[in-house]
Amino acid sequence: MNFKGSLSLLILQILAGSASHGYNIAQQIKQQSQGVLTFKEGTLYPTLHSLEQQGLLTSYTEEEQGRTRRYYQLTKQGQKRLKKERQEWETFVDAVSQVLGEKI
Amino acid sequence: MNFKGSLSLLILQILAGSASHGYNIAQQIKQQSQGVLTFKEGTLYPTLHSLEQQGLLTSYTEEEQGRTRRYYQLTKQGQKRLKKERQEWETFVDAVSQVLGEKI
DNA sequence: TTGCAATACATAGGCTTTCGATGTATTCTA
DNA sequence: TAGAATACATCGAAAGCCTATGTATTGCAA
Repeated sequence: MNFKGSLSLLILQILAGSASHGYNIAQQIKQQSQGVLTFKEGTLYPTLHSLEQQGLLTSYTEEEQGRTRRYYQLTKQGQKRLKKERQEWETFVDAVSQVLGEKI
Repeated sequence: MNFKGSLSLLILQILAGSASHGYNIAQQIKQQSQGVLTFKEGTLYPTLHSLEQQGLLTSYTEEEQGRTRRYYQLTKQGQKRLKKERQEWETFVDAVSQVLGEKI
């Protein structure tokens, strides 16, 4: 299955912890969700670019162990957006739960 | 926002209660979710056709108050699929919750 | 009595999100 | 020394949903 629209929320949440680079963000999402949420590179990198273009993230590159990493961090706007998306997520889950008959 | 991929689950769940027609299914989803989940006709009807083609629903028409209504009902396969999609939904919600830090 | 909202279905075109495939390049490990 | 892991990127396609539009009937209010 896979319910679409959660990736930006997840990225913002991960980066609320600390700045991180693409590959590591993907790993954190996978690990913290016990392997349930696994986004592909073809999804992740374009989404990061999009979030940066929207002003929700800023980025800088760093050379580490011979590898170039692009680190992303939340902006003020990104923090606001995270709060908003978390609320929308809760609203959505509650709404589906009610239809499914899992009264809250 | 709107997290995509829930409509088939919602339709199957509504029809698990009793057979219903498209317009009424949409109303039930809207009412039971307190107005949060509002799917448009351009989404609903093609999805119903698709679910029927997959063998998850069967349909028949009825004339009522001068209006032609197409009623849909769950098949055995549809019941199975509902059970499966409910489980997938729970798995997905738990996974996102863990990333969001709402330990279960 | 006429026009608009609600009911009831349908389809075409477009947008967003995601995936699959592919490409490049380096480091680590068996 | 080959393959897995790390690290980024882009292109084309599929999936899910929306907007707009079309047809037609019923019910209600101006």
